[in-house]
Amino acid sequence: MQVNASSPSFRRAEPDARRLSLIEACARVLARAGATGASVRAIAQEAGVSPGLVSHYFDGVDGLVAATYAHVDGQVSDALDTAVAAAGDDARARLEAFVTASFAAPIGTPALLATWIAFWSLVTARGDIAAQHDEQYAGYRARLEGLLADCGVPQGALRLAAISTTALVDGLWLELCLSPGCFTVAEAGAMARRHLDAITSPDRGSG
Amino acid sequence: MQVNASSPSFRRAEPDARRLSLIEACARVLARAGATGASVRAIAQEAGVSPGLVSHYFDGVDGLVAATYAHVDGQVSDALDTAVAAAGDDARARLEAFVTASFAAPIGTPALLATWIAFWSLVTARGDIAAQHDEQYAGYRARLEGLLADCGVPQGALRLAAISTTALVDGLWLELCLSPGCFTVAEAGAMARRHLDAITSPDRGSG
DNA sequence: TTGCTTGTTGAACGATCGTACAACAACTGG
DNA sequence: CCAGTTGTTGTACGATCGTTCAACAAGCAA
Repeated sequence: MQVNASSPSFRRAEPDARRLSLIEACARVLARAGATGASVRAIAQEAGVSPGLVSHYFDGVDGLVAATYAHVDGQVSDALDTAVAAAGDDARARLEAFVTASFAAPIGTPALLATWIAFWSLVTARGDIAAQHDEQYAGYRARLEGLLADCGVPQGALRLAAISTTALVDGLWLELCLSPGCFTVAEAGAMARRHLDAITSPDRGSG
Repeated sequence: MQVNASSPSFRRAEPDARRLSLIEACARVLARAGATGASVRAIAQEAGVSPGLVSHYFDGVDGLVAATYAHVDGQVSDALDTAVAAAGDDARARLEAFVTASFAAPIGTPALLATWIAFWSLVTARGDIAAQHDEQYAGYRARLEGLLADCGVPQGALRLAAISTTALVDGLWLELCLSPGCFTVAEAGAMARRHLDAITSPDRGSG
């Protein structure tokens, strides 16, 4: 019964668990306070640990931010995969699921957008973050190209079709989160589907 | 001839001129170093003045950033106005000019995007910046609605047509600046025009 | 219980942040 | 040429930044 006499002031965690805890705390701080407010002390306090742990587990605060970028991107990818898998086997349904998943939680939330904007704000200043963006963006487009091909978009039009769809979805996602009252999630989905109609219509395959 | 004996260590400027100089320096620093690197000292050095001037002319560094936001938005508006005016009287030409102007200088440049991203990163944390964004975004959409109406888009479809066009243009602009090698300005224009075709075609006016 | 391993703490460091303000000097009117 | 005005400087201040590291203690093995 001496366990309760003096409760432990902190608990040990496995390195991977603690790393994940710090990454999630970093994402929350980025969402709440932006890149400017993502200090080591703020992140550590959010995670309920001491500031020293950040440098202990990551290569400084920059390394933690980069790791958070990769982790959040992985969450987005997983959410997209789940949405596509839940859409069944119909090619058009899978395409629509992939596109409209960006407007629903956990992707289409102000918190995730704020996190993402914080990453974008680092692209200019940091080459490694820029490379990370290029890689993730290319992967997103490649997956979209596959879904578009399954819907009959010809090979020659595939690249621009994926780029324009990505641009429209990103733009809708952006404004939906920045100005939530301007239009609804349903309207965003309708606009995206209308664009897919135009893209996949066989009579207008080019451009 | 004593003027050259001791050259003045600094020059006085009219308040408005100095204010503009600081705003432009702030925009350059935001573009180069992001929101994280936009410190008073960095901005003052960029403007070639002493750090104390920032607090002297603006309500702290936050006030300078807000003023820079308004100024850069004004530049974008002017560039759009110029493009539309240069397009002549044809409604479709004016609409295309408005839309594709976002892909050319001075709008479609990594520097301006970096500045804009720095503003977005402040939307979350600061209510006045968020209000500024809403106002500017609404103004942009209102102007686009007018151009779309001139092209025969029916009243009922006007709102979503403007929103989707804005989203597509913003998304193209975003990725064009973040990953310049991915697609060209000409391709961005082609995709935008294709979207305008779909939006303005009378047989598919709704959605 | 005892000793060891090691995850964790928290103070300390120098650097940099935003801001304030007294001193200075560039320009103007006389 | 000489005040007077005031735009500008640059230092000083306290707060906060990222990072380091010796000391501490939680958990485990014996």
